[in-house]
Amino acid sequence: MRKEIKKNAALELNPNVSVDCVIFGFDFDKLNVLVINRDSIDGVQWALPGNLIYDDEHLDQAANRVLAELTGLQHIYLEQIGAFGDPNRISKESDRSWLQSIRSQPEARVITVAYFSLVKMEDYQPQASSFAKSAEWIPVNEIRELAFDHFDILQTAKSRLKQMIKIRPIGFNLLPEKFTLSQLHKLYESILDKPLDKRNFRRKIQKLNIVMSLEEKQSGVPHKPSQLFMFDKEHYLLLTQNGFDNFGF
Amino acid sequence: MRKEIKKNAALELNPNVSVDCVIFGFDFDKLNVLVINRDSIDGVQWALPGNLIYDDEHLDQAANRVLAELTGLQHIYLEQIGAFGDPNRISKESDRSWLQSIRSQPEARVITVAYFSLVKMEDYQPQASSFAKSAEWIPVNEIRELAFDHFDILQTAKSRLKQMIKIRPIGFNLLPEKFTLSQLHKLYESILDKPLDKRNFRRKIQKLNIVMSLEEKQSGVPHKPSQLFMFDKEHYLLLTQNGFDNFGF
DNA sequence: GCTCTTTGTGTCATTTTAACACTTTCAAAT
DNA sequence: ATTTGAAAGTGTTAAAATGACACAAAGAGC
Repeated sequence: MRKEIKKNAALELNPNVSVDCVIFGFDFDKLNVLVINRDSIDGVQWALPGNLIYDDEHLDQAANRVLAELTGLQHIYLEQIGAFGDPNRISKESDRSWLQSIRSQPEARVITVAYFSLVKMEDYQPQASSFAKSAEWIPVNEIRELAFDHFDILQTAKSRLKQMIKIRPIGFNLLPEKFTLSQLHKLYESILDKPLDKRNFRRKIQKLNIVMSLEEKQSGVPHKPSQLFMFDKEHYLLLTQNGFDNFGF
Repeated sequence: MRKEIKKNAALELNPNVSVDCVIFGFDFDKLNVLVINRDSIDGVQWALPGNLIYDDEHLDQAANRVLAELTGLQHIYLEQIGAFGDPNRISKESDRSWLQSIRSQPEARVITVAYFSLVKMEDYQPQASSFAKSAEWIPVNEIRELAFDHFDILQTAKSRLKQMIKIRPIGFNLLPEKFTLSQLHKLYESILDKPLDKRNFRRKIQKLNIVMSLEEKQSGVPHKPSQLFMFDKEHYLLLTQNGFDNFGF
C-alpha cells in the first residue's frame, strides 16, 4: 500500500523546483538563443524554455526532457549553470498572468536550476508550423529583456560559455560535423566577443591537433573554396591526459 | 487575513530545497574542509554542514546563514557550485536514521544547492566545547567518504576551486591579512595539487603586482625570517579592467 | 577575362615559460 | 661563541608562445 502511494507521488511535478535552458546556436555569423514566446498585453515577451521537475527525475534528466519536448533533439551538449533562487524571481507584475496560466500553484516559491546547451542550428529550425509552443532563434546580443529572471540567467550562461570555451573545445557542438577554419574562427570571436588574429588563430588550432583536415573542399561558393575539417576527438582526449585544460585564448 | 497566512508561510522551511557548504581552510600546509559529525553504529560519519532553506530566503542568504550558525563568521567568501538533484541522493541506508532525526519530512525529495566557501582557519577553531553540532577540520585529501552525496559535492568543489584560482586571486581569502610568499606558494600548490617552481612562482606573482610587500618581517622563526606581504586589491582591480582573467598556472 | 570575395600562408621581434643551485639569515642546541 | 638546521631569497639561459602584419591564389558570376 505504501508503495502504491510512493509510485503515484513519483509522477507528480515538484512545485518548488524547475529547470530552464539557455539553448545556444551559431548561424556562422553570431550566437543565437532559442526562446519561447507568449503574447502579452504590451507586445511579445520572450522566455527561456523550462518547466517544473518531476519528483523522481534527475535534474539533468529534466533539462533533457525540456530540450527534447521543445526541439525533439536528444544527446545534446548540456551543462548545468547553477541554481537561481531569488524568492521574488517570479514576482514581476508582467509575469504573473502568464504564470497563472501555466502553473497549478502560481504563488509557490520556485527555485530554478539553469542549464546551457549547445546545438547545431541546422538540427532545429523552429517552424511557424511547429507543434507546441512557438519558439525562435534570437541573436544573443539583441536580447535586452526576458521574463522572470531569465535575463540574469542568460548573462550567466554567456559568461560561463566564455569561460568553458577557453578550457575545453565545446565549440564544436555548435558546428556541423564538417566545417571550415573560418567558421570556427568566427565562432570563437562570437563567443569571446573580441577579434582574434586570423593567422594566429589558425596556427594555434592546428598546432593543438584538435582538428583534422578532410580530403574535401567547400563547393558552390563564389570565392576560393575552403578546406573542410572535423573535430579530432582522439587527439583531444590524448591532450587532456596530460592535464591540458587551457587553450590560452 | 491572507497576508497573515503568507507571513507565517514565509517562516517555514521549504521541504524540497537545501543548501550545503564546502568550507575550505588552509593550515599553511594543506587544504582542509569543515565537516560536521554524527555518531553512527559503525563509527563516525561526516557530512557537510547544510540545512533546508526558508521560503522567503535567497539561496545565498541561506548559505550564509548555515555558515554563520556553524562558525559565527560573516562576510565570508562564498560561491555557488551548483544544484545536486539525484532523486536518490539521500537514500543511502546508512543516512536514513540521521535524516529522520533532523527532518520533519525525511522522505521528501530534496535537491540541494552547494556552495564553497573560503575562510581563514585562524578565524574559526572548532572547540570540543563548541555550542551546537560538533565540527572538525579534516584534510581534504584524507576524506574518502561522506554522508548522502556530499562526497560528490566535495569533488566538484575541489575542481571548481582549482578552476577559479587560475582566473581570480581568491586564494587570499584563505590566508591572514599578512602572509609570506612561501605560504602563498604552498597554498597554490595545495589547491592545484602539483608542485610549482619556487622562483618562477614568485616572479609571476610579483610581476602581476597583486601583492605589496610590507615593512615587516616574520619574527621568532628558527630560520631566515620572511618578508610579509598583503594582497594588493587596487592593483588587482586595475588588472581586471583590462580584461585580465588568467593567471596562467 | 575581369571583378569580387574569401582563403590561406610566413616572418620577426617580443614576451613568457621552464629548468636549475647556492648564499643568507635567524633560532636553537651544543 | 660556534655550529647546525631550516627556510628565504635570488638570476640566467634556452625554448616556446605570442602578437603584429600583407599579399597571392582560387573560384563564381558577370
